[in-house]
Amino acid sequence: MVRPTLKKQIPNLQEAIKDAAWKQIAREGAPALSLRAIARKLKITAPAIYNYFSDRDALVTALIIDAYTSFGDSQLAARDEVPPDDVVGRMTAIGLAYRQWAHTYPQRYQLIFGTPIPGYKAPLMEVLPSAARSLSILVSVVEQLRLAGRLNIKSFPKVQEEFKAGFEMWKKYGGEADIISLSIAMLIWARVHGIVSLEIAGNLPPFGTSGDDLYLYEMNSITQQFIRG
Amino acid sequence: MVRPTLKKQIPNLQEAIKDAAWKQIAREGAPALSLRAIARKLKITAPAIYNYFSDRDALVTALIIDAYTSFGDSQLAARDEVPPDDVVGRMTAIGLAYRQWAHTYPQRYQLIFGTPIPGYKAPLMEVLPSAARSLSILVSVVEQLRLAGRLNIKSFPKVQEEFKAGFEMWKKYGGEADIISLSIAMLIWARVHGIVSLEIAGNLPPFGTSGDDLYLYEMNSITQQFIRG
DNA sequence: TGTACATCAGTGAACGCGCGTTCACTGATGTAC
DNA sequence: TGTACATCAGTGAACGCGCGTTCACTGATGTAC
Repeated sequence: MVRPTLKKQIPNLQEAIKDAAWKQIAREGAPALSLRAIARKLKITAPAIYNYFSDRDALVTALIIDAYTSFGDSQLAARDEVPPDDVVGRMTAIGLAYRQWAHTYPQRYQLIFGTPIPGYKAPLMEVLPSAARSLSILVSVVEQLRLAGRLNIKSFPKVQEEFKAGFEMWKKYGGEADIISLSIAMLIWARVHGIVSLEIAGNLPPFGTSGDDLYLYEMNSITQQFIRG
Repeated sequence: MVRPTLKKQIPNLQEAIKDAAWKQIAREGAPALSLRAIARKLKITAPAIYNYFSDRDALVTALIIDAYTSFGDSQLAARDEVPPDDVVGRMTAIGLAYRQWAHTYPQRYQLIFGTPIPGYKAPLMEVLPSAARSLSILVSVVEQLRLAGRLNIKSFPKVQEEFKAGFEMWKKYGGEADIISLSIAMLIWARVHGIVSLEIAGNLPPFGTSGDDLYLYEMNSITQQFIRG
């Protein structure tokens, strides 16, 4: 039970700090995140933040975990809106949700999938569960395809050997899956990330425009290449 | 003719500043780039840098242009090592050179294709020529395929309408090409960028390993999908 | 050849700034008797 | 119900730091006569 603090009338300061942090990241970019700027915005003093986060890095870690969780939630919701037997529909749904989420929260996308923040090293043990969970939704759909005999095994990257090292760690947090499904999922992920990250970083505009059709075309390519029947 | 400066024995300070800047970016990341740190490294005082760059942003712009030029040079060299009539060989060569260059200069890759630096806005007019040149090599190879009748037009993204706006600007710096070739080039670029950017940002390792086989598989996918005969 | 002068790359001090973090504190709230 | 005490979220001052940028300067070099 959290005791209400009447001093400042901010009911949930922990969340308010993270909110202010996201807003600052949206305006200035993640590397410019500043505790003092957050405090100014909330009309508190900077040391007060230390009651909720042990230091600046701890705040960043919390933001990263929240971002992965938000991303995972959106993937999960998209998948479960489609009946389990419509596997192709599920694949399409999470693919569209991926880009949708990225465009809704570009700062979160950059924070977890973009260039790392200088001087910050994410504590793997804290971040991995939410990260693996978020990506496991795609893996689960690919695995479902495989179990249904609809994964196109003819076109299959020779990555088994290389992936074996990280595979056991993966299963602990990402759930049961065949290594083939994980490999194909990585490939699909790289494809959608390619377009989305160019879009979000603003590297497409000078030569063309937003990647609407590009993205739909690639989703179709993925379906054609990896799904049978 | 540049007058030699015996005061400091640094023959080409302009280049030395950029070198030191790259080294700092490699260690601390682009957003942490600091004029004072560069000066310290070169054993000069910070204001001396202002004789060569009008301010911090001007230095960043120069670095970006250099990065695009270096990238473009590597693409050009890779393409021209393969005889002009071996178009598929040329495609493979620049594809491999793309990843090779990115791994050799990950900082440069991040600077031009990664998350933008907070507070810095690239002056498009200065940067565009080198940027367009660097990407025009891929476009030229796709265009060559098209002219040889080997571009697989059946699988073709419906992006013509959207790209038309930027297409005229593109041609000014990127050379003559059909809009179809530009569209397909963007798509190929997004695919290789997808894998390479995940690799470079360190987002693949937790789940697998370096993208060697992944990359080769994708290059093969590209060839299969877009090249006929 | 020698002198006077112009050039201009680099210096050193100073400016105002924002940052993360520490520390002893204060004062409102909740609790025990 | 009333008093004494413990808790602990938030304060305000202070620390040491590095930053970009400005300014008047100095002194070695190149040039004109």
